[in-house]
Amino acid sequence: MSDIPKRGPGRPRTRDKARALRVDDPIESLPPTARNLLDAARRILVRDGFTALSLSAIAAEADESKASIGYHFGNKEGLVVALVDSLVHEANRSIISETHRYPMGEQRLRALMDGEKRIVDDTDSFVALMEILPHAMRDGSLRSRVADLYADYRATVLDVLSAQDDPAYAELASLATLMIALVDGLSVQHSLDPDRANVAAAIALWEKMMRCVLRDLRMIDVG
Amino acid sequence: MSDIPKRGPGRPRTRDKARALRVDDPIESLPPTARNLLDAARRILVRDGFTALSLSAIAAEADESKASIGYHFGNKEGLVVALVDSLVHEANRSIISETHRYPMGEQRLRALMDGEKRIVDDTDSFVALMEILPHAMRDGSLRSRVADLYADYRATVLDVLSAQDDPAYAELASLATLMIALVDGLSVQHSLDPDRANVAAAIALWEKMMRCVLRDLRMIDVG
DNA sequence: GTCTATATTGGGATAGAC
DNA sequence: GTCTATCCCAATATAGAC
Repeated sequence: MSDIPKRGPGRPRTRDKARALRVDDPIESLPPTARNLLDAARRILVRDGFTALSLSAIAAEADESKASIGYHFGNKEGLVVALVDSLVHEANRSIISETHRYPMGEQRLRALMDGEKRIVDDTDSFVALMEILPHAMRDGSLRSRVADLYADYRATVLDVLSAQDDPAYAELASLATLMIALVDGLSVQHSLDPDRANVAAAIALWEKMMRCVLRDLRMIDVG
Repeated sequence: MSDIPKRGPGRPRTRDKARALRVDDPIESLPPTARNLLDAARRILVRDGFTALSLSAIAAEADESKASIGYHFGNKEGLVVALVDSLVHEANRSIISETHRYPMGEQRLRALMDGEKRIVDDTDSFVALMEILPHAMRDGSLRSRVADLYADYRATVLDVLSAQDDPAYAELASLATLMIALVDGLSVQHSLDPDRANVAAAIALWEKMMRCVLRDLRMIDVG
């Protein structure tokens, strides 16, 4: 629990001004050994869970020495923070790549629904998030990083659904919140019990409901 | 990881026929010491998370001895399974108590929405579930218990929404899946970031969407 | 920067007295 | 049934050689 590593670069720097720009890739700028360690940690997290994320396991998976973790990240907490940063960055990049412009209407809605389905199917990222979440809830710095991730999610979806001066802006913001919640919640049921939880049918119904409410808001033409 | 405790009552029995009846309270029938231990474990899980759920911590919190855990539950895994059972039972009881009969229509929808909001606000149960979920995903016996819990959730909500011979039965089942997913997903955003995630507005929009689709299915009269 | 070796802590399990 | 005392092991952290 000591906050100050005794030597080495220790905690990753550049949180202060970097966040506003949101251009830096936190892993890109790391020395190769540190990247190896982070990649190994990510694999272990997805494959075996947070409990299995021990320094020895990471070192073995990365084929590096245990001590190198202390050198590069200060301590285990530092490594976990760096890991969360890399997961957050990855998640943002994947969602932003789907923000391609369509005119508002049928095409854009299709792209959004397809993206949603794809995210529910991407088990790895979801598993990583599920493993991290309980710890993030209890750790200030992790928590704010993950909270920022969700805020960005919402902003991106809202951006897909509307313009800033949209008269129904507030309601579309709520719709974005609902969509993100649905992706998470359906992923839970899907991971637990793919047979009994019919997520495909649920998503189809959700699409119908979105059309229903968007028609009310007269945002799109639907058949 | 040894499956067979060397002495004592060991693993809780009566899964086979008990499940079909679903009347037994798994904690009610336990000796007082075991109940103390389970209650203590539940408090620690909610307060400090799964990582903090050590035998020493549980013994201290319950004011019992470490060895008593081995006696009553075989080993730590046995205790965790019993803990999950008790959480599942508690969750079922709380949702079943809300299944009071209203005629299909406005009243019943109101009761359902109120229940949903109340569950999102019940942070403790959700936190406990979040802590357990990642482990449940990786452990066969925990997984099936939690999966059963979700299946029961869906059945209960579906029961509130319809009768067995409802012509729109399949779609109402999907609606139940969506509702459960929403409760989980909104809880995540709410726990992470109550300020930026406006769950109240999101739930209000969800209600509007439900009315929209139920009107299409001509299930209820809405103003 | 990277390693080996080690100090220290804490967890889970259990023997054996009562 | 319950306790104390102990064993074994895994994990983190770090000193110090290279």
